[in-house]
Amino acid sequence: MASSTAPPRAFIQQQNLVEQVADYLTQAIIQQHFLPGERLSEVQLSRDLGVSRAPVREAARLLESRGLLISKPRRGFFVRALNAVELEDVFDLRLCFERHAIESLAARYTPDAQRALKQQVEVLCEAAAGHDGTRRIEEDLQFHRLMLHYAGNERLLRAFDDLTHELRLCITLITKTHEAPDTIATSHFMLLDALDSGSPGACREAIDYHIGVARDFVVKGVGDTGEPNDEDLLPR
Amino acid sequence: MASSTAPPRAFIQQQNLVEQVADYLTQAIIQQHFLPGERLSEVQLSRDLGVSRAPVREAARLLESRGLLISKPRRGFFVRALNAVELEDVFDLRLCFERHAIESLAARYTPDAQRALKQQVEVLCEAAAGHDGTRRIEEDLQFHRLMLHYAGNERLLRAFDDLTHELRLCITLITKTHEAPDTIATSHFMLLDALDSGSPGACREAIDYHIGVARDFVVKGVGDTGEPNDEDLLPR
DNA sequence: TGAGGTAAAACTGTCGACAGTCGGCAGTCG
DNA sequence: CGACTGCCGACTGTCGACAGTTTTACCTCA
Repeated sequence: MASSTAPPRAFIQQQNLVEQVADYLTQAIIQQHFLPGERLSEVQLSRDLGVSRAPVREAARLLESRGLLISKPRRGFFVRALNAVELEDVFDLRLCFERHAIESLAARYTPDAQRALKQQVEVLCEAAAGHDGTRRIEEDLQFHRLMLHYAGNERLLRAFDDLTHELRLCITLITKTHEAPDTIATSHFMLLDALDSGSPGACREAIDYHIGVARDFVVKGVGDTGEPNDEDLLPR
Repeated sequence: MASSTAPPRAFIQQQNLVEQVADYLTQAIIQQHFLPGERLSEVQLSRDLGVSRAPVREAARLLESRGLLISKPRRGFFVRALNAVELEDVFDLRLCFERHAIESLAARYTPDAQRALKQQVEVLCEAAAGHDGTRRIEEDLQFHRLMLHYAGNERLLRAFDDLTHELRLCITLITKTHEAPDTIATSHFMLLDALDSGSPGACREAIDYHIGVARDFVVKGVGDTGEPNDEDLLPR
């Protein structure tokens, strides 16, 4: 196999309109430009974005599969509104994922993974010191994403990514609560310590505590603000 | 409210074309009408089904989100081909789900759930005695679906349903292997016994054994037939 | 003033069509 | 004889349009 010239595959491939619209919608929803429960008009969106309705529809279906939108037949797409129960389920599933991941990771904890996770915690601490709440959340999620990555199950990582999309639905609730930078650092270093110890029990205890704290923060936020909590459940 | 003529709403509501096409494609893929790796032509599908390309495209995107198809830009949709590693990941994730579910279920095991699960095992045993391999698989999956249902996390159940769609990709591998009806019955009664005992440790042990057996069956099947195992990974 | 019914407006579901792009094939050159 | 290049067909990505349905606004009547 001749290596010859190995052009670094400059994949400057133009994104699909569908992906562009999906990205736009995702950001707009996360930044609360569209409020939970709000209806999205296909025609208005296509007018605003200067595209036809086909890419908008396909992008909306993509976001529906990610749990950011729900579609009602003949009614259109609505921004997903998580009630308290659904939010509990999301955190319970996150606990499910991360318990499994940290256990797998502990059994195959390479210096590479250790280095990457430690570095990400430092990045996170730096972000926590600043005032950009959104960036703090993203760096936090990135740490957990790294954990799942090094756990070695690509399918698990994909499921986790889907779940975080839903988590971002109530991201404003989290960004509002200003957790102390010390607390964040400690909470994550505990995970690293547990991984270093290699003890499954310690890992599970650490991740249970970690997710529990995060859940309490968000659930408390929902309770304070009074969640949308509409009656309509998932269509399927 | 004039009842007057009652006949309207005879046939509930006609499914969307998108859903119909999605169901058709799902069945066609599961029944190996379309082989793994095969390319699906939008125009040909729309001709065959007598619909336009828009519903076909949206249905294909739906199946892509379920892991049954993968799309390559400017190339179209291809039937997902699971290689050995991806299959291992699927079973590992299934173990992740079911460990969590059985633990939750053990903590809230109602007579209602007990009755439903026991009845489903009987249905499964009946199916196992027959020669319809597909039905046996479906009843088996239905048992596990019930377990997750009574575990009380709707979001977890949805994630599991997504996963089973991928599992059905290699359903022929499972239907080929004729597990003895006794083995199937024993394997499931072990789960019921563990739940009855209420011990988390027993539950975990039982589910680990159960999923391990299923995985070995499928992985062996892949090894025997020589899986597609192409080089192209997930596009994203 | 409020309730009920009707008509218009807006929207979704679906369709056919056009342009740009990709893969394959033939022709050409070394 | 093998490799490269240009062309051709087929297909995807995207668009505008039409039909049926839902929502809304208005108008009438008690």
